[in-house]
Amino acid sequence: MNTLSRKQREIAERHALLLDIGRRLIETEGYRNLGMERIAEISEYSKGTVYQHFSCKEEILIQLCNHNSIGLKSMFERARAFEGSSREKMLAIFVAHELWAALNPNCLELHQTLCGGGTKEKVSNDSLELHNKLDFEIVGLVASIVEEAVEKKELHEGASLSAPELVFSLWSLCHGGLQLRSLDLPLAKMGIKNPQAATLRAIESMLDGIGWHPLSTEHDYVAVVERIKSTVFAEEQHACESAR
Amino acid sequence: MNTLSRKQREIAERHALLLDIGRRLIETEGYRNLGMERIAEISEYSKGTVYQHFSCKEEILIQLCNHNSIGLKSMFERARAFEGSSREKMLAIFVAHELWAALNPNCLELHQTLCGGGTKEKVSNDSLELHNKLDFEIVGLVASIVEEAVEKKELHEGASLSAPELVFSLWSLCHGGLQLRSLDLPLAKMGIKNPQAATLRAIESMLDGIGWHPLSTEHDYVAVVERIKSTVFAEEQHACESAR
DNA sequence: GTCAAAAAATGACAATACGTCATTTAATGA
DNA sequence: TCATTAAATGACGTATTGTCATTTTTTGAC
Repeated sequence: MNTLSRKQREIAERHALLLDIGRRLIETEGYRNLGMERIAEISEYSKGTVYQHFSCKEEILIQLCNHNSIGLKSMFERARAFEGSSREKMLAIFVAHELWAALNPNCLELHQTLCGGGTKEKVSNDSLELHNKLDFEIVGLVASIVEEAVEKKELHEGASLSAPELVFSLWSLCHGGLQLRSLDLPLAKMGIKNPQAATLRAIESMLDGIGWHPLSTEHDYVAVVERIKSTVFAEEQHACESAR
Repeated sequence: MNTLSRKQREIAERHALLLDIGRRLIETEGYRNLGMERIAEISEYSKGTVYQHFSCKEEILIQLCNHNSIGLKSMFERARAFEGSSREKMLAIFVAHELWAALNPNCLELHQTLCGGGTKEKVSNDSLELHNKLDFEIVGLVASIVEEAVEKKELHEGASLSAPELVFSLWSLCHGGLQLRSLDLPLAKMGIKNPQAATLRAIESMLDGIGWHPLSTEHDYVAVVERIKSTVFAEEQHACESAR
């Protein structure tokens, strides 16, 4: 049993190693140019061995995505635990999402590659189930903040948007914003100097519009964002700044 | 000259034919499974001939994207010409965007595939320039509606968002919403019954939040949406309904 | 109508990558 | 020590991209 356990540990270690090589290759050369042969070379194992870990290229993709999602979920949990009003917690979610995207290059592109174009049909059931479960949990987590706001009467039930619909809208806004930023459009030339700030103000406007108290006219949320960055996500914020 | 012109016409026709075959193949089997050989077979030309039209697979992709963008731009122009308040025109933009996405399957996926993963580096300069130009024009077109609102005092200059930033935010919201919908997430199970309506209400909230008059509490924009669908985009709306 | 020159079409070919599987190599424990 | 089991390997079959020498067609001068 000891030997079995040792063997299993070795395999798990190698699994992580191969995944990491994949991640780095994608980071430098893009998913398009990721080749199993290449991973084999770098890891100094043979192609067959790599295929014992990942039945196909797509399996690497989804496992990287799941790894990213686990990170996001954990950051969201810390955001929800922020001591403050429900709206401040939602702001912490935004900050977490931004930092997560900044710290995980390509995470959006990977997620999208995974979901688009019949890619999901090639991956293992286990990975796919985990993927769905994570998505579900993440949405539920954010929705719980909205529900808390309703309970605390900071947001009126029966406002124009239901809790999950509001989550969907905010998700759209953040996700869409990151996406547009990642498309290397000449945003600056279009007059969009600071897209992140624009997204933040759009969120504020939207939350004001549905009447989530305290309104942005009643509270300095920009200062709150700074406080969140320097307390809850101090480490991530630092990593983010030193990376550029 | 007549002969030259005839030849050119033949080539242009074939070019359109090949593009259309590509579009249909992508529609049924996804961009991943698009093969030049396959296009050659279906068109009954040889592979070499196909390569005389498109230097690579990516060239087909960008040309399809550009074709889609031209369609979007033309719909946006009609939306801007809607007779109504500036905010109603912006709503017409939303309707146009939704219809466009519904009528052009995969258009988002294609656009994203094009922009992600070093794909742009393989395409011709002409196509790339056209692509950038179209993006620019489309953003400018929407921004002009915001500027009109400011001129008409329906929206206060110096509101929390500048004109291009507001465009960016709305774009994020619409684009992100469509994207999330296209990822075949179990939105319904997450409590999001009607994502399109959610996006619409999010837009209304956001525009209310920045004080774009008349506010949604002062005006029945749902009715306006219906009117836009049945007048400006009657044809598209019909095509959209009969397609499903 | 003929024919040489130009243009266009063709498909064989090299290159690259995925995924399989028979064979080789290593580990185990009786 | 050795038979058995597990694991690693890389040659191979298949598929797809993109090129290019060769063949075919078109053109226009005579």
